[in-house]
Amino acid sequence: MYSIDKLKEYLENKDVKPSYPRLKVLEYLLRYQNHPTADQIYNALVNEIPTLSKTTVYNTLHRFVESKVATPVCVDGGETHYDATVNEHGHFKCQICKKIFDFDIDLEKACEKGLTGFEILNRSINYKGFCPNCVE
Amino acid sequence: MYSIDKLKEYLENKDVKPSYPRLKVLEYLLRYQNHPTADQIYNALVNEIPTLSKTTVYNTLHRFVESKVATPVCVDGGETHYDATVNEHGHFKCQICKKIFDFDIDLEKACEKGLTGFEILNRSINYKGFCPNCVE
DNA sequence: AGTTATAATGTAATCATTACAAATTTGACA
DNA sequence: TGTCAAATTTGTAATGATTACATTATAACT
Repeated sequence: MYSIDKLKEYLENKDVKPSYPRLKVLEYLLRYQNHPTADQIYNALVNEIPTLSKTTVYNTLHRFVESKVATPVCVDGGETHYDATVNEHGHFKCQICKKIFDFDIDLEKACEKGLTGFEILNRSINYKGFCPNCVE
Repeated sequence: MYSIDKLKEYLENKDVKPSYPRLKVLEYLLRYQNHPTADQIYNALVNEIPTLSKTTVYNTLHRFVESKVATPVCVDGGETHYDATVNEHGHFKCQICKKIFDFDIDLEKACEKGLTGFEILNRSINYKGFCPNCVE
């Protein structure tokens, strides 16, 4: 699906050196699109990379965020989830199953007011409630 | 500005028993509209209520959220801020001064797609960047 | 006043994240 | 290929916000 070479190129274009852990974290994010936490990524990769350290996962994710390879998703307090999808979209977190769902939203039409003079770097739209599987 | 009686009535309408700490927390939230953290609220009130415990502040805030007296604001990970304003609005957090600013936004116009079958309980819109005072 | 439910308190535990110093790897260059 | 410097990774210990929980206090109701 995502060749190592493509991933390498992608990281290099974003000025991130494509080390093995970084490639693996990126591959994981892109393949599962699962909004994983640092802990989930660590657990998913540690079998394949036995020397992997959780600090490396955190370092990598911070690096990714800084270089806009990934976006942090903070719906509740608690753990931060990460997302490597590029297009802007909203996140819906189900209160029951805790899964995060993506949805499309067009903020251009939402006509925000009161931000003249502000420099916006990042927008996040987080909804909470019950997903179709969990509504009762 | 906010009489104790009004606050009492307000809490009772939301099915929250108006104990003294709860009234004081609500008063603080409404008066300063400062998006304080639990810790900030605790520090602001502990002089006036020397027996106040931080756990009580957390309990109170949880109770408020549950009863829709307050809304949690989680922009980054880290600490949760709280807001007792009723109308829906966005939050902008300045990366430099860390202040949170409110802004108006009309999500009805944003035509979200992909949420049919979902029951939405809560929406939050968080922007990050530089506020006018901190842009350089 | 006595009893029961609800709320407040304080301490100890938890959990995600960060700090930091040491070890390892990488890449450039001779 | 060997060497060196820079960048990355690692492991452990610390931090900081939040929660768990048992105890005490307060309020409500008979």
